Parts: sequence; C-alpha cells; structure tokens
Amino acid sequence: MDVLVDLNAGQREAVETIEGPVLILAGPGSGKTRVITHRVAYLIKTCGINPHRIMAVTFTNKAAREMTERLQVLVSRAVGNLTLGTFHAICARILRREGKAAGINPGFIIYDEDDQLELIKRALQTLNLDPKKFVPRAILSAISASKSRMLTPQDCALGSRSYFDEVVGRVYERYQQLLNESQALDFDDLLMRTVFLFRNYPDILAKYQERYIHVMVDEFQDTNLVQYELIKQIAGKYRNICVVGDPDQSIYSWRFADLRNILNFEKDFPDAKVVYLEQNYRSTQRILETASHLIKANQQRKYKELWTNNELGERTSLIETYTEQEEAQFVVQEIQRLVDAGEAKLGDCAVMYRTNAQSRVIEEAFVRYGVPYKLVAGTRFYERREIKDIISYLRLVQNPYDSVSLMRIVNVPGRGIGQHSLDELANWAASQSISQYQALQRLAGPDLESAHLPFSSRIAKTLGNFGSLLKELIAQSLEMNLVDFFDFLVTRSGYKDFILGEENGDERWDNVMELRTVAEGYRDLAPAEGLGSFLEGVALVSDVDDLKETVDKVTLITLHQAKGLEFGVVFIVGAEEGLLPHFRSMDDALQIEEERRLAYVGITRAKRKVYLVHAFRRNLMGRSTVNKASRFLGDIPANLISGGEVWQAAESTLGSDIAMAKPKAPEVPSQAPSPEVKSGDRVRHAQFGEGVVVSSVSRGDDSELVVAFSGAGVKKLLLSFAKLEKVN
DNA sequence: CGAAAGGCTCTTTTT
DNA sequence: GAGCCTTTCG
Repeated sequence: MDVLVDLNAGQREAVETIEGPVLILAGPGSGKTRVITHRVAYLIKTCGINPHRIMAVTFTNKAAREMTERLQVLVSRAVGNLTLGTFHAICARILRREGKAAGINPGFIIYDEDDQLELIKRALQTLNLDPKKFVPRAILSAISASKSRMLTPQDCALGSRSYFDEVVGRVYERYQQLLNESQALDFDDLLMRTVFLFRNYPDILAKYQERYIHVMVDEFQDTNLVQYELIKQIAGKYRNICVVGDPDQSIYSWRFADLRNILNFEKDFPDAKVVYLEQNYRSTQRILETASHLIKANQQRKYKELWTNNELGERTSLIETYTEQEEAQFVVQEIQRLVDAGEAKLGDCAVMYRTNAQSRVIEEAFVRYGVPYKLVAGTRFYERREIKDIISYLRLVQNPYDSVSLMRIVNVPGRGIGQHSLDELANWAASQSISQYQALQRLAGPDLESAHLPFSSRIAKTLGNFGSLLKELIAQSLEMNLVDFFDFLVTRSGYKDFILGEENGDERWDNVMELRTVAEGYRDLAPAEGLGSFLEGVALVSDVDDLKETVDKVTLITLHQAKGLEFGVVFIVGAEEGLLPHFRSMDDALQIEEERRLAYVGITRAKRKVYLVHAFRRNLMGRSTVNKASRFLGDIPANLISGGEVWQAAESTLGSDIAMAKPKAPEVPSQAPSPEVKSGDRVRHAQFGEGVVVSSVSRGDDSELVVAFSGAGVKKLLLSFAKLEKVN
C-alpha cells in the first residue's frame, strides 16, 4: 500500500518533510491524525527507518491504539518496537528503566487524583493547617501547576508572592516527602522527573537522543511546558521534530496546557517548516461555516480559513425545551425519527455535554425509550469503590510502602483496625524509624514480645494478623499468574465474602469480575511482570469504552472526550449560559474563549447534522435554575440555523409529575404566524445591538422572544416592548 | 471499634 | 443531590 496515495498537497508535504522541525497547523477534519500515521509509515516503509528509532506521542491511549492499528495496515506488519503512547505512559516506561539513577524505585506506584488528595490532606494535617481554609483541591491544583512548569518546592518557596503561595510551598514539600515514602509518583511527577533525570544525567539523555531520530507529537496545542521541554530534550540531537496541532481546539488550559508552546515553536526552531491543513473532509459546508463563524468570535487566535468540497448540507437545528428531561426526550425521539427515516444509524449519533453530571438525565431517557447507547465512561469504572479497593490490594502487593493503598484497605473488610490502632502503628513505626509496612511485619513476626510495645497486645495481634496476610499475598503473587493471584487475593483477603454481603453486593462483585477480565490480558506474563503491567495499565488508562466498537449504539460523551472523534449526527445539549460556557469560566474572557473552542470542537465533530439544544429550566446542584441560551448561539448567523423552536413533549409520553407540573405550554410555537419577527431572524436592538432570534413564543397577543446578541449576550424580550428592527 | 445519622460544602473538563 | 466529614451512640 502506497502511503502517499490519497493525500492532498498539504498532507503530502507534511508527510514528506522528514528533515528538521515541522509545525503542522491543522483544522478539524483535515486529516491530522492521518498525516501523523502516514508520516510514521512513510518513515518506516519508504525511508527505511527502524521503528525502534521513532517516537510518536498521542494525547490518549485510545489514540495510540488506533494509530497502531492503522499503522499495521499501512506498513503491513506489526510495528511493536515503535515508541507510541501518551506522554505519561512513555515517561513511566523511561523512569522504570532509568529512574534508579535518580533514586526512583522501578516498582513505583502511580498515584491518581484521589490518591493525591489523600496525601495532600495528610500533609495539611501534619502541618497543622486547616483543610477548610486551604482547600485540598486548590492546593493540589497549585502544586500541579508548579510541576507543569517544573518548579520544585524550593522554587515555590522562593517565588511565593502571597500567604497562599507560601502555604502551597510548604504543603508541596511535605506532599513530596509523603510521595517518596510511599514510593509513588503522581501524574505530574512522571513528566517532571523524567525531564530532571535527563537534565541531571546527560549520559542517559544522550542515549535517548541518539535513539530517537524522529519525534512526533499529536494534539500539540494541549501540551504543557514540561511536555514541551521533554520533547525538546529528546529531539535535541537530530532535531527531526514534527508537531501537529490546532490552536482552535485547545481545551485543556485547566491542565496547564499552554498555547505558547505552539507560538514558541517557531522561535525555538526558526528553521521550522510550517504546513497548514485547511481542507476539511469531514463536515458539510454549512457545518463548517457554522463552526467558523463561532470560532471567529474569539480574539486569541491564529487565523485559518477552512474550506471543504463536501456538499452544502443541512442547517444546524436550534432547539429549546422546557426542562432537561424534555431535552433528553427530544434527543432520543429525534434520533429514533432519524433512524426510522433511514437518515442515520444509532452508531452514527452522538450526544455531547459539558459536564458528566448531565449524562444521567440523558441516560434515563435512553433507558426509558429502550434506545441502545454507550456512555463513554471516562475513568468511572476505576473510580468505583470496589475497584479501587482491589487495585489498592494489588498495589500494596507490588509496593508495600504505598501508604494511601494501605490506609484504604487495612480495614476493608473490617478487621477491627480502627483509627486508634492506626495512630499507634504510625507512632510506633515513626519511633523506630521504619515504615508502617515494616512495622506490620515485625508485629507479624513469631517471636514478638508485647512487652516493648506501646500499645495493647490485642491491637498488636490484629495488626500482626494483617501483616501476615500481606506477607502471604506478596509471596503468592510471585508464584501465580495474575488471574490466579487475583482469585486468590479476593478470597484470602475476605474481600469476596465482604462485598457479597453488602447491599448491591452482586452488582459490585460483577464489577470486580470485570476487573478480573481486564487482568486476563496479563495472564501469560511472568508473575511480577504481569502485576506491574496491569497496574500501570489501569493507572494510565481512562477509556474503558471501545470494548464493543462494532455495536450499533448512540454515543454519550463529554465535549472534552469528543475531541478527535467524528459522528454523522451530533447533538450538543445544555447549550446554555452557565453550562456552556460553564459558570466557573464566566468571569474571565480567556476562559470564555476556551469554552467557545469547546463548542467549536463539538460542532466540528459532525459530518452531516448538528443540533444545538438548550433547556429553559434545569436542575443544577439540586436547585432549579432558569438559564438563558448560550451566548455562543449568537455567534452563528441566522442563515445557517433552522428552527430556533421550542420543542414540546407529545402528551403523556413521560406521564411523569414533571410533565404534569409544567405550566401550560404555549399553543402554537414556531409555526405561529408571528407578527413581524420569527426565530432565526437577525434583528437590531437600540441598546443591545445586533443579534439572532433564538426562539419566539406566543404569549397571549404578544410574543416572547429569546434573542442572542453578539455583544450583550442572550436576552428575553417581549416583542411589543423591544422595538426591534430586522436586519438582513 | 463501627454503624448510623446529621451537617456541611461545592459542584468542569482528564493523563 | 452527592460525597465527604464529623458526631453520636451502641
């Protein structure tokens, strides 16, 4: 298969320019990932580069998997020795191999956000700081920000400008100590400590620089400083570095992604070749135009002119419903209608939302109507209590110094080890300058005389029993394959009986068994290796979806997760002020622009048809709120929009109290021979300026209008008062 | 020690 | 509305 066939001029240039730095600025649907994949294939197949000497970094594990599959087709063989994965996965691998030099135990555990928060809380406690005054989340975010800029606790202490900064510095230092004691690295450490390793050990860096002749990074707009630093290090020798990104799809600034990386690239590599990919192969003209108008409202952007040869397509539908339940109902029924009419298949449709919380109501509607769907669960599965418990056991077996895991399961199932006992254990361990694990082992020892212990023999005995259990588990883990050990563990620890005795025990046990299924993928590895790989996999993987890719189901997904995907029909729900843009982003112009990019990402996922849906009223945080339509709707010209109608549930489809409690719905919404203005029209208001009529509803002999103004946001107006004039 | 109940806060996005 | 934390009681 010729890897250059079917590429347009720009794509071809991007693939064939293999010498020196290359910056590819690629619009949505322009074949960005395809370019990277073909570039790798080109290097291997045409240029004869050993895959071992190529690194390709993707944003998610899923993207990495897909690229592997596509590559196999292109190169017509497996390319196993290619370095392909996320920054985190690649760094973890490097640190396991080389970290010893920097004092990193190769068996380190990777701490996720929950683990991090535990440690922060513990750090606050030991520093006598009030977690109410210093919110652990905020502290963690500040620490993470520091790490993304490669700042150590010492750097923070020096640079602190406020009391909060100063506290953060102190907590950061303590937190780092706790991580070390637990022989754990957090997500940020994986990156930062790799960079430091390379900085401090030039010979190690040289080895990797020598190895990687070609380095490629996808989704470059979402990289942060430490990630950029890392690839600059690795590509330092050959300088064959190719980055691909789209500033308009940068949606991870909250994870400290920094657009300056793209801007600085041309400064850091003045000889960089810049390639623009502006032809869109995915969407209809109207969708592309809709998206372009939306994104043009952003100030902070690098201009790009997207175009397509695709057909004109349908207008984007603007729908208002009364509540979020009706919103969900509209979506399901519309999908059913599309399917019945043969216009789409279920698997062709996606429902996108800003927050995960929104998925519940949507899900309920799909269940009620019996329409198959798949929820892209994100990390959900691995956040379940029983799953975290089992993983904690496994982590503890691999690394008994992991204090977060120890604390989590030491008394699950109940072994009579309460807070008091744990305090005693911690104190005793500290007084002996040994770890809690070592302390437990001493208590488990046969020749233990309770005389020297500062606590009761009963406590010593229960703790000792647990110590023996741990010891036994560790011993067995070295003898059995992962699956056998898994079974041994859940039985021997008493976890199985414990969980089955709980409420919803069967369901939870099913989840445990699902985890076991994951473990089966590691059955054939040597015992220690199997456990290690498994734990690394679950620590760095977030997408448990795609198990049944082929099944015909509607996809429910967050806007963030949707990046990089495409669907025939896209419903964006909750297109409301407060949700999109999210209220946490509303007081900052830059954040608003990121929210707009998020909407842009959503719209550009669609091939054929977009629905923008919002609810007049919805329950948020347990409270009923009335939300205006999203200001972003005002960025879209009227001629690209159809509808703007208020959708109404057919009678008694829900039969719920909600439907009953609904005030009398307006009789004739959109088709009403509305006096002068109808939805979709462009109007001018004396005070608010120009805008688009989002909806128009008859109220007696007046009309209630919702107008999205480009300057003033979304306003509800009465036709008789508003003195609107139509614009063309 | 542990279960249960009550009270509090704060809700984004993910490797 | 949930999850987390603290308090209370057996």
